[in-house]
Amino acid sequence: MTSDTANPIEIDLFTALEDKGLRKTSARSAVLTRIESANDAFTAEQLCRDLPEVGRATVYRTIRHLVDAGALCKLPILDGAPMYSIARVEHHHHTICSKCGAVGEFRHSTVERVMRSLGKEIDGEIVGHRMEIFIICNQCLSGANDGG
Amino acid sequence: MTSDTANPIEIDLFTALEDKGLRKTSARSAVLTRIESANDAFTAEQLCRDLPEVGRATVYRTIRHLVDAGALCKLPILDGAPMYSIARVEHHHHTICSKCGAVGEFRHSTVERVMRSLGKEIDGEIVGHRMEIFIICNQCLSGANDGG
DNA sequence: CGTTTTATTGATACTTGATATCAATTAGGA
DNA sequence: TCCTAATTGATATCAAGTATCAATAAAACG
Ligand SMILES: [Zn+2]
Ligand SMILES: [Zn+2]
Ligand SMILES: [Zn+2]
Ligand SMILES: [Zn+2]
Repeated sequence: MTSDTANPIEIDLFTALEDKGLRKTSARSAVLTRIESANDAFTAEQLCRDLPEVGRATVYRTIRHLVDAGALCKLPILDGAPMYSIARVEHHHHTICSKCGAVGEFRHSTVERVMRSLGKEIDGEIVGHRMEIFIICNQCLSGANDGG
Repeated sequence: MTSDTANPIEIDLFTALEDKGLRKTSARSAVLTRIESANDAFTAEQLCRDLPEVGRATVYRTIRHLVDAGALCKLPILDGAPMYSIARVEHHHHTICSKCGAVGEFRHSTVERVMRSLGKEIDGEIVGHRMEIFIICNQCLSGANDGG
């Protein structure tokens, strides 16, 4: 979450669709603008609620395109709809606040090294991994988020 | 179903329900027997299909009880119903074959140590984590599993 | 610019996974 | 055995997400 290093490789959502050869339409623009304006994780239904002028099908389709293009991460939530967050760095993992649901990204070279070293211990060929860290975020720890 | 090595701390499914003060009924027994007989991960719908004599609601309720008791792991699958597997060891992670869906368990002290050490790098208080390793299992690598 | 072509949209219906309801049944103790 | 509370399961309902397809809008063409 520090940014002393150069800008993260934030993939522009519009560019992501363009690169897939998809047309720029007003419905899609509305969805992308909504996603970029609030830079927090969201569910598909949240977008639908926030964008009543855009059809449900289009919201779902646009999300699928973005996930497909690697511009959005889809992260599975036990007991509930998956959440989506803008993919700011190439490979990374997520922190999820168990209280407010806030999603963050992190990268850690040691984690990746350990994952790679696991090859010897595991039957079969490793092709990928996924990891989520559950936290109580600083906001929630400081009691800022009381009203539910 | 081999058990030449010592039994892991397998939590008996019946005991798990008993400890929750739940009655032993024929419907529940059918579900538990089905889960234990095939020691592979499964979905709720698979159980329903395999146990037409047990009501759908009961299947789902029984699974929920077992997850609640810690006897089953619920693991979220992107694009699909969650899978369940018997929890044989206290804290562990899963390997999932990307080809056939086979689920395995593993534990690795280094992984846990790294996860613990992550505290300094992450905003907020860590309360847990989840991790899945995606593999191509040996079965699938050896081409044994061709027919789909 | 107007025309043509093709992708996109979105209301609707549907699918799937899962839960709520509640009368009938059953387990287990007195 | 009888009593009572827990359990069951058919059914309805909910929720997330997809398929359909006529109407619409974007880009390409001239
Ligand atoms: Zn929080
Ligand atoms: Zn990683
Ligand atoms: Zn496999
Ligand atoms: Zn762990």
